[in-house]
This record gives sequence, C-alpha cells and structure tokens, in this order.
Amino acid sequence: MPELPEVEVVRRGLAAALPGRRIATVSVLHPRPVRRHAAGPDDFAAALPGRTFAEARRRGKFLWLPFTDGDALMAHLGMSGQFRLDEPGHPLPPQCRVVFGFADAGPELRFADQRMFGGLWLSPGGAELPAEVARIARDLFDPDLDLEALVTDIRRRHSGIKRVLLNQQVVSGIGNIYADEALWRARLHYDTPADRLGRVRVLELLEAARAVMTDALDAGGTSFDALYVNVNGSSGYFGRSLSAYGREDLPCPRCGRPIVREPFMNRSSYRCPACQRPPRGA
DNA sequence: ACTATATCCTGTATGC
DNA sequence: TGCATACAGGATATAG
Repeated sequence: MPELPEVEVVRRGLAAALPGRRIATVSVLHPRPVRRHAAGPDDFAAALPGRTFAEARRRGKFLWLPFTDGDALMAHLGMSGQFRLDEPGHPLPPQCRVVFGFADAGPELRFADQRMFGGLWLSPGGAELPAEVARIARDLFDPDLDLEALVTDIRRRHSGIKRVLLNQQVVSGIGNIYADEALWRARLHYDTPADRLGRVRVLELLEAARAVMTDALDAGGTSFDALYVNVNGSSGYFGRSLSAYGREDLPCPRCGRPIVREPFMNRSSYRCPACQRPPRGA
C-alpha cells in the first residue's frame, strides 16, 4: 500500500519524465477517480489540455504535479493507485482510469487504480502548496518540520500512539505498514497512550519511523503484489525486509517469539508479544 | 476541540 | 465447482 516511501518513488519517476511536457489529450475512462474534481469528469478532461507540467512535489502521501501556469494536478494513490509511463499504443494497464496524451511523441501518462480510493483533480492556484495539502501536517522528511513542536503535539494527544502516528494532521506519510514497523523498532505497543510517553521515547519513535521509511525508499518501496509499482510497472523490494507487518506467526527478528496479528481500526496490527507489551490497564 | 467510527471500492484468497 | 465471505486500508464525513 503506498505510504510515504512508495509515493516518493512515484514522485521521482514523474519528476524525471514530465517537466516541460504539454498535455494534448485527456481521457477519463471511469468517473470515480476524478470525483474530487467538483466540476465533473468532462470538465476535468477539458481543463487540462494545453497545460505544461513542472516538477512533481509531495507532502506525506499527497502528490501534486504543478503546471507552469500556477495551477496543479492533485493526485492521491489511495490504496491501489498507480501512475504509469508507457509509449502511446502500448496496451493500457489493468484498471486504467485516466490517460494523458502529450503534444510530443514521448510516453503517455496513465493512472490506474483497482480499488479507486485514490484520485486526481485540478487544484487552481495549487502549484506552490495546494489547499488540500496545506491542511496536512508536514512529513518526517520535510526540511521545515518542527520536530520539537511535533513531539509536544503527540504528547498532548489522548489517544493510542498508533492512532496518533496514522493521523495525517499530526504527522503525514505514515500508514499501517510503517506505523507497525516503527512501533516494532521502538518496542512500543500500539495502544500505549500518547500522553504517557516521555519526550525521548517519542523522539525515538519518530526516528524509528524516519529510519524505516529511509530504508524502504532505498529499496524502491514496499510491495507484496502488483498493487504497488513504480512508473515503470516494477515493484520495490522492501517487503522482504519487514520485521513485524504481515509476519503473523513468524519469529520476531529480535527475540524469536511469534508475531501476533490483532484487529485494529477495522484493519490489522502486527506486533511482537514480548518486545511490545500492552500498556498497564489495557 | 478532539477522538472514534462507518464508509467507499474490488481483486484475491479462503472456507464450506 | 461454485458461491459466499473476509481481507487489504487510504481519507473523509459523521457521530460521540
């Protein structure tokens, strides 16, 4: 599932291929992925031709592709969104939803999305910082992140630490996979109250999250199947480096105890029952 | 103001 | 073999 490292892999692929290229045609093959474009699918398709891409940007899991005119194409991969760059005439990827053709002879841009939790929309004036992104907290790779303010914010929250990590208004970019990996590295149980953690513990947790996402980025991202791929359609290799996520009944790499899977927020949490003990009173 | 939960969506895997 | 169900989990609207 695309979280910060996977979205960054995609951003780099788009940044290498799109700047300076002018859109000629847009085909919306399914309306749902452009549902956040309030004026509708036909308006989306009509509004983009003639615009020229600048360098793709990212905050957390939100991507945006600025145009040279000051607007931006917003993109979120959701659960299963993919950007692909393929030669015109090359067969469309499965569940292809939107196709962008260009004025030059270079590759087409295709947006595919099986589950359609992701989407594309136009953000007027959004080239620098789209309004949709301004509401999201900075991520752990943002040079302007105020780490001390983040630690203070986390330690004020009356909620379990994993819920806080997943809250994109607190810190962006972390999803279920990297939350579980960061908690494993920091030896914390997901239900530990955030407001019972000391400053140093929170710093250690954030450093663990940053480290695991750095490792994942170096490996080209995490994927278990064809649902996450880069713009060339190939998968990352970090899936085989995970310590807790998806490893139910497999030994904890630290102590050997079998990893357990538990229901959490209508999904699953994975943890080591020995290294990550439940908080007192839970 | 803040936190918790239901919802959307479909291909794949599993169980009966 | 075929059908039904569980599961994956992003953001967001709504409820508490």
